[in-house]
Amino acid sequence: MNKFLKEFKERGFFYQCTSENDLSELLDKKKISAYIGFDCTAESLHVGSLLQIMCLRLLQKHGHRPIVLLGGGTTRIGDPSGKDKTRKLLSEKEILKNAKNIKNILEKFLDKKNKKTKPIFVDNYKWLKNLNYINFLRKIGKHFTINKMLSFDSVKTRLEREQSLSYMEFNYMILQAYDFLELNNKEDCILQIGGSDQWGNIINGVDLIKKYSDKEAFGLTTPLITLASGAKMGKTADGAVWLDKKFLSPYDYWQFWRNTDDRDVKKFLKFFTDIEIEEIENFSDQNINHLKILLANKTTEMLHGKKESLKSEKIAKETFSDNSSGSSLPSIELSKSILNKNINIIDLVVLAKFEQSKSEVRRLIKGKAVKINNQIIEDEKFIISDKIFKDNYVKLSVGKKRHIRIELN
RNA sequence: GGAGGGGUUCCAGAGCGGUCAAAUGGGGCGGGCUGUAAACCCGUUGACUUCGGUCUUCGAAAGUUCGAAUCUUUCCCCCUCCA
Repeated sequence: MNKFLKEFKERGFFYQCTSENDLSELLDKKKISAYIGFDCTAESLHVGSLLQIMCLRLLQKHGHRPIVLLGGGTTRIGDPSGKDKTRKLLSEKEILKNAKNIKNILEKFLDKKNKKTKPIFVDNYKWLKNLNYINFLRKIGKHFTINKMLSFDSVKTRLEREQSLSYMEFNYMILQAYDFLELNNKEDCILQIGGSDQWGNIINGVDLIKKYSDKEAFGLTTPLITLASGAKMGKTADGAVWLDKKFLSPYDYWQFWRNTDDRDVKKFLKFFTDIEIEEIENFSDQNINHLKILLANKTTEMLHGKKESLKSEKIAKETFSDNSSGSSLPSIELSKSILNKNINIIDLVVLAKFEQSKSEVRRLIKGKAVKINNQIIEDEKFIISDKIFKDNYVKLSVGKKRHIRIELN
């Protein structure tokens, strides 16, 4: 088997493929261009897209050229796959902004130095916006039969549940197929990769290329990642695990990986780091916490850089060792005059932005969760005075995981 | 077009005139155990509070009533079945 495909499988990326043997042979013979489309519905990508991103990296590793397709055009329509309702339409402005943000994130993951594998970024709005309806129907539309379109899951489930599917959304798969055709013509792209929910859309493209150009193209899909706990990957109570530091700080990103379920650690190392598979398989389970730190370091480094990754590791060390003074902890500054205002512990926790509600802080105090310089504060009327400050700073903790340095100036 | 069912606190879902800031489960948060994991146990989960209470909430608005999430009217939105 081809090396790229072999690693693709060994890392667990593989779900389905069209004409796998042919693809394998082709990949052995030449370096190819492959594309993955990213929808521009959200402001940023989240870890749910990370597996796809890793596919792009793997392509580069094996000397192939990745094409990133930003769905600026198709996002205007909305992919019905996996959704039971029509999404609300986004404005032009939002889509443009989203596409730009998404591009910025993807660029962090891809190598731009090697000329042969330098990624190209394209936005399908470029060609979709100028389509002429009549021409499009004659050239492209004739290759699609309604009979077949109705058989696709994305359409079928909507119809079965008697949920409306607009004509606009119904066209989505044709446009995505057309994207593939366009990239096949312009960039000699012969492979589309996507999540398993994209299978239908992908084979439509493969078929279209066959019918329209009489050329062979391929599709490859990745599985849906499920966590050992059964939950969906990347969802927390606060929302998605974003890849943009504006929405999720590097430290929180690091923590997300650090808190991986024991049972998922090796799987994630294979998915989300570049560490060689043999090495991962030889890791001892005895050091599960070291592996988690390794996972957190590698993933954070890949996205936010070495500096942020080291910093996050350091913050984590200080956060979880009680006696530390916490010189790398996040800090806020307070003006000295505040001491004259009889600020109490409740106000301080609110000032530190740990909580917004004073009632909540009261509850935390009752639950022995609030500490000043590692000392539990049980009196909610505890007044903040200069006595607690040593060298003008104090460490405030809420629970075991949230600590902050408060500095006077 | 006809006939029904429903919109409740983060989610699911009970309540159907006062004892309702609203059962129960999930999630979250805190505590315990521990390894920043899993599992488990306990507490907590509208806001403010001088800890006595006070204020705001049950799709929206108006009304009945001493008193409404619960009754009435109008409006908005969902769903199911039949055609």
